[in-house]
Amino acid sequence: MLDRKFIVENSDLVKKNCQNRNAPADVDRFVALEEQRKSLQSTLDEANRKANETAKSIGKAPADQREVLKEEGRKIRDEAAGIQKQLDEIGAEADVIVRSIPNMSHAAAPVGVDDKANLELFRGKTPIPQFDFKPLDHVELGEKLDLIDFEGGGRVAGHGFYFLKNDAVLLEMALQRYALDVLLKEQFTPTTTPDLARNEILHGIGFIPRGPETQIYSVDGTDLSLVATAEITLGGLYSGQTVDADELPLKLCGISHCFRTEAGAAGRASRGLYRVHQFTKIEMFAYTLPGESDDMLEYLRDMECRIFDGLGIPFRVVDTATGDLGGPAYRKYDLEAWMPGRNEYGEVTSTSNCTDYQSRRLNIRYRVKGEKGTRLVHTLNGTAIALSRGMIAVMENYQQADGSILVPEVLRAWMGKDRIEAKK
RNA sequence: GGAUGGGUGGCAGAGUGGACUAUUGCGUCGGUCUUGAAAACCGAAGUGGGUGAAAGCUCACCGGGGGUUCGAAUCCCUCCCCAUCCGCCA
Repeated sequence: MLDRKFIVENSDLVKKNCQNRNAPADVDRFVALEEQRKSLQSTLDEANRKANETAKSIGKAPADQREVLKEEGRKIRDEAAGIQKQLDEIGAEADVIVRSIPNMSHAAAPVGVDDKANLELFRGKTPIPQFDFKPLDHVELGEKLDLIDFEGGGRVAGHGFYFLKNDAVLLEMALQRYALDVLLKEQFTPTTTPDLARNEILHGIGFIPRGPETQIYSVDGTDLSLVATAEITLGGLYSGQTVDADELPLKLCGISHCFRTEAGAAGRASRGLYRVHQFTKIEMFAYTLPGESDDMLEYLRDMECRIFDGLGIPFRVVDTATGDLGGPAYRKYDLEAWMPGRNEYGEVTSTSNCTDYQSRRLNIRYRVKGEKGTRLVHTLNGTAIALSRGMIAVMENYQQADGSILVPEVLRAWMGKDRIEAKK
């Protein structure tokens, strides 16, 4: 969430930003509530001061005056409780609004209400492949080569689930191992993370568990939800913590399963592995000083390019328009890989600078040696590789006329073979 | 899942209803001394909010939330976490 004081002092900027981001939020109402809240808080502070004073005087007072003072104390506390109740009500209403206000946007982010305004920045090193046969999509390839069982997935868990089989299992692991290797060389701290997290953490990252439109599976009878990305767990990892400034930046990567209900996604391009309820992903996550997050975003984007250039997969880099940013992001780049089966680009990674939007609610701070007080860190996240979509890109771009799939050079050592053979 | 003991400032660790304005030690910062440092000694220093030009004043915070009380680190309820033991399991 944004800083309350910032919203009050810059309400015009915030309103303009909400407009650019296609995010309806009653900023004026928030400002009015915030002013009421401040004034009530002062009144409450004063009442508490009097109550404290009275309470302290009782210990020292002669016995015959105590009852009078106690009565006085009770009266003040009653008053304070009334004010507190009003304050809670105003606070709750203001809270709903402040949560609906998105992060501010980078000055260079393209302005537009939806993804049509997204801006292509540049393309990767690998050209789009020209086939002298009609390329198949990954669903057909998966069936022909006995690599993916959607039917079995449906039988066990329903539509949107799948079994990977045979060389697809090796390919998935090779992709993981390859991407992890790239990150290790860059001194990312590797982790495997919980696949569930407390709802409080989900909220802090900007996800809303439960509710009609939720993307999140929550576990009945607990305050836990299945994570939609390791961004949730890696961001939660430092919740409530204060780190020394000289430990920053922290670069982590986390391997987790990702679970998404994909509510409201029916009918959209979602064939095969493209939009599924469960997949595995390696996520990068960084905590930085505020002055360093812009550079870190470029760095994370560069890591994504390196990973996909290394795989020899054609892609383009897109600067996300304000209206398509999502609440926490200040700026976001997506990599879209060429998918011959769709004959178009499809999103494979996404990296965002969330500035202090997440750290404010998660209360993640840093301390500068010798300076008083603490400040909020900036958080960033980026996909190293989402295995489901990564596999689509590899399978479709590397398919051969004879029906086999060539294994990208960088994966051969991890896979132990250079080709996924066509079935006889 | 059960039992027991715990959670207090950067760290360690005292504090069982009013002098807590949270003892003490370590570490940190400033000073004295010193060519410089160490040691010793003196002093300062928590986090977040409100107000103020500032000094300051003030509110909240002792794992989270709630309660009892004029008054809670302390008592009660609840949740979370940690340790140890038991059970179960991979």
